[in-house]
Amino acid sequence: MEAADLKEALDSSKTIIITANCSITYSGRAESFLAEGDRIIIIKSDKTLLVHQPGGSAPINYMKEGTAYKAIAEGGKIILSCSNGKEYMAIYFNRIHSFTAQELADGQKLQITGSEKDMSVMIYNNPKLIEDGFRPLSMEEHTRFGFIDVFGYDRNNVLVVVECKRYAADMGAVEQLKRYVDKVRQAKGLSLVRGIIAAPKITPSAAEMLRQNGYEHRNISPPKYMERFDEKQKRLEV
Amino acid sequence: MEAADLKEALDSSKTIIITANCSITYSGRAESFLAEGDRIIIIKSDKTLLVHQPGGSAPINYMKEGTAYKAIAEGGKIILSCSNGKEYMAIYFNRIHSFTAQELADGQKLQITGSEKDMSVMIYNNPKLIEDGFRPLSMEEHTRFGFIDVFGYDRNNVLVVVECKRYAADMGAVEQLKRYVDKVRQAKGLSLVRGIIAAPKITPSAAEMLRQNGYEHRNISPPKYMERFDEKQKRLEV
DNA sequence: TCGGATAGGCGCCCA
DNA sequence: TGGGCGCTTATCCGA
Repeated sequence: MEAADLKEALDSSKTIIITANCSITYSGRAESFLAEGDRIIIIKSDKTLLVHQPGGSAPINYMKEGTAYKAIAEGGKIILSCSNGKEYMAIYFNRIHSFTAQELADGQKLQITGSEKDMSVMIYNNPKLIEDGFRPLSMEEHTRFGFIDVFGYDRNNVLVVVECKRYAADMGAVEQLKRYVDKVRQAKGLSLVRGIIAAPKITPSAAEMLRQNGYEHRNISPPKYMERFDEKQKRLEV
Repeated sequence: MEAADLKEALDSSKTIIITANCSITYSGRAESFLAEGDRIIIIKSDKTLLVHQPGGSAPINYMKEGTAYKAIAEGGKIILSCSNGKEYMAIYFNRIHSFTAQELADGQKLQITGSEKDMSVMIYNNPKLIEDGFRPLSMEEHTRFGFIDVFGYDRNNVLVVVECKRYAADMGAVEQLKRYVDKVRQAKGLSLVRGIIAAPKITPSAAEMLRQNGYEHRNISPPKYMERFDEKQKRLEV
C-alpha cells in the first residue's frame, strides 16, 4: 500500500481495511498512546475509524462517524492523521500487512427481541406475572409520568410502579425505581405507591436496598419470541 | 473462499477477515436476525467474532472470546455457525467479497490518561481544587465504606466524600455519592458528612438532587498529562 | 442538541 | 465466579 492508494480510497465511499504494524496516539476526550503492534484498522464509508487488536471485543482506538483524514508519507513510512475538530488521532505505520478498499452496501437493521422494552410489553399483556389483580394502565397514561416501564393498580387500587431489568437488578435499578415511585407519589399526592423490580435476579446489595425501601422483586426474565432460531442453531451447532 | 479455507484458518491462531454479503441469526442473551447485506466479519486469534456494517462504531453482531466455530457448505453456500455453550450464532453467506487469514502479534496495552482515576489522583495531590483546608485521607480505595474516589477532612474537621466524574454528573452520580455519604455517616455515627461531586459539568436534574441533599459541586475536569500529543497532532492535522 | 436510559453493553479489579 | 463500576462507552428516543 502506498500513501496514494490510501488517499484515493479515503476520497471515495469505500470501506478500507488495513492490517499493519503501527503505533497510535489519541488526544481528545482523553489522551492515549499505543506502542507498536499488529492491528486491524477499519475506515468505514461513513468515516468511522476502528482499530482492533488480535484479541478482545472492543476496539483499542477509534474515531466516530464523520472524521476527516489525511495520509502523508514521511521518511518512507505512512502516517494517517485524523480529526473531528475536537479529537485527534495519528496512526504511525511501520509495516503494512494487507490493504483492501471496497464498496459495501447494507441498509439492514437488526431485528432483536428480549430487550427490557419487550419485558414491559410482556408484563402489560400478562399482568398476572406481577400478581393477581394487577391492572396496568394504558401505555399513553404510563408515558405521562416519564420513563416508567409498567405502571398500574393492584387489587386494592394502590398504584404500582414496575421497573424491568433484563439481567440482574443492581443498586442503580433500585434507585431508579425509587425516583419513579417518589415522582408518582408527589405528582398524585399519595402516601403509598408500591415499587416492584421485575428481573431474572437481583444482587444482594440491591435486595437489601429494596427491602429498606419496602419494595418488591418479581423473578421475571425477558421474553424471546424467536426461540425457533435457538432450535435451528442448536442443530447447526458445533 | 471455500469452506475448506475457512476451516483451516479456524483451526489456526490466525486472525480472519472476511467481507461478504450475508444474513445472521443470533440466540442467547437475546434473539436477533439481520437480513442480507454487506458486512465485515472478523474472527480474532482468541476466537472473538465481530460483524460490522459499513457504518457505525459498534458491531452489529458478535461473539466473545473462546467461541467454537463450525463451517459447512450447504447447497453451494457456506454457513458459519458458532457457540460458546450458552449463545448461538449462524452466518449465512451469499457472496464472499474477500477473505484473509493472517498471524497478528500484539501484546501492547493502551496507555491512557484523563480517566476518573486520574481525576482523583489530581485532587489528592491538589486538595485546594476542592477547597482551602481540605485534607485528603485516601483516594480510590476500597475502604470499608466502598469505592470512594477521594475521602478526607475539611478545615473544620468534617468528613468529606468526593465523587469524581469525567463528564457531566447525572442523577446516578448523585445517588452514588449519597450511598457513600450515608454509609460513612452510619459507620462513623456522624450526623454531618459532606458530599461533593467533582465534574466538568452537571445535568439540571442532578444539580437539583444535589441541592436537595445538601451536597456540592466543584467544576473540575480530568487531567490530560499527555497534552504534547495534542500539539503534535494539531500540526499533523487535516 | 441535550438529557435520560438501555445494552446480547465491554473490561477491569477485587472478594 | 460474581458484584460493583468506569467507559474516548455507543445507540436510541424524546423534548
